Amino acid sequence: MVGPTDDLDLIGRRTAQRACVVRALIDHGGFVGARALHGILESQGARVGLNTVYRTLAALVGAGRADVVRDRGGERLFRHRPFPEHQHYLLCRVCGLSTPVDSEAVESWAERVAEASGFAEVEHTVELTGLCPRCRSHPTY
Amino acid sequence: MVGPTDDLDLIGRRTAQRACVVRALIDHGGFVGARALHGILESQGARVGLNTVYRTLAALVGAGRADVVRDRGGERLFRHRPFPEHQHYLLCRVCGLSTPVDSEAVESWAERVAEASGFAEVEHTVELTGLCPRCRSHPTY
DNA sequence: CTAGTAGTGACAATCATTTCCATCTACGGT
DNA sequence: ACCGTAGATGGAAATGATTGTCACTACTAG
Repeated sequence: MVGPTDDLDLIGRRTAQRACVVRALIDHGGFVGARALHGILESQGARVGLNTVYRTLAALVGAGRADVVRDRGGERLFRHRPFPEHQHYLLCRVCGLSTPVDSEAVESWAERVAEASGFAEVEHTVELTGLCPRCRSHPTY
Repeated sequence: MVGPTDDLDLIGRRTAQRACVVRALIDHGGFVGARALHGILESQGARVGLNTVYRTLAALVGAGRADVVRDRGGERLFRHRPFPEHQHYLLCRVCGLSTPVDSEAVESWAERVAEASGFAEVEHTVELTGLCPRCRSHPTY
């Protein structure tokens, strides 16, 4: 299989700005807020409007190429998702380090609850937060 | 057992405004946004500031007498919690109907993940949303 | 009853996100 | 390669939830 389905192909036209945003998101590795990502792009000299950052991230989420979580303040944090599977993360509250977790158990639990409830189109959000080993031994506060 | 530990006792001084907010929250039964609750109070003729609604709800949450979830728009929705146990809900996206769900499985899963990860102070948020049977058969959109 | 502190509320401030809209550009057709 | 146009951009303004400010009020201990 060739390297075909580029993220950019999934979200509309190829533009320099979108390429920048996607690249920055991938490079960042973990979860980032839209504003923070915009800041990173600015510091790299990329001239991309905040608006475009928001739109691109929304498009990625819509295409299933990014995950979203809410931090405590209600801000949305985005993370690139190379594979199309539904995924959950354990996120460090201090440094933002995120590690995917095995979600089998919740998935099947959610399905079971959905069936038993009589509800339709049940979606679930699972967010785990904590202090990663590094931040744990190296308290910055 | 007497009706002892009143919600109001847990959050500071007893004031008419707080009593109104707590009463309205309990009467509402399901999840409500702060602004919506404020609207309900106004329509009842209760003169309570929006600010006070926010503060009272925050105090209830702090005392463990209310649960919070975020709706899709990021708004916080509150629900009175008569018992001190940690609880998860299945929430209707259309009418807001909420039903507590058996959360044993997620709880133990979350614990297991926490232990395996090396993270400390792991907290979890689980939100299930769907269409309740009523809204399902009675599409309003 | 009185003092003192916690609570209140109108208003302004904040903060993330969205909308507007005038301008620009990628790209399929020629 | 050139064009037309739908789609994309970005700056400014709007929105909407939530929080801060601060003068004023009213519980409650003493």
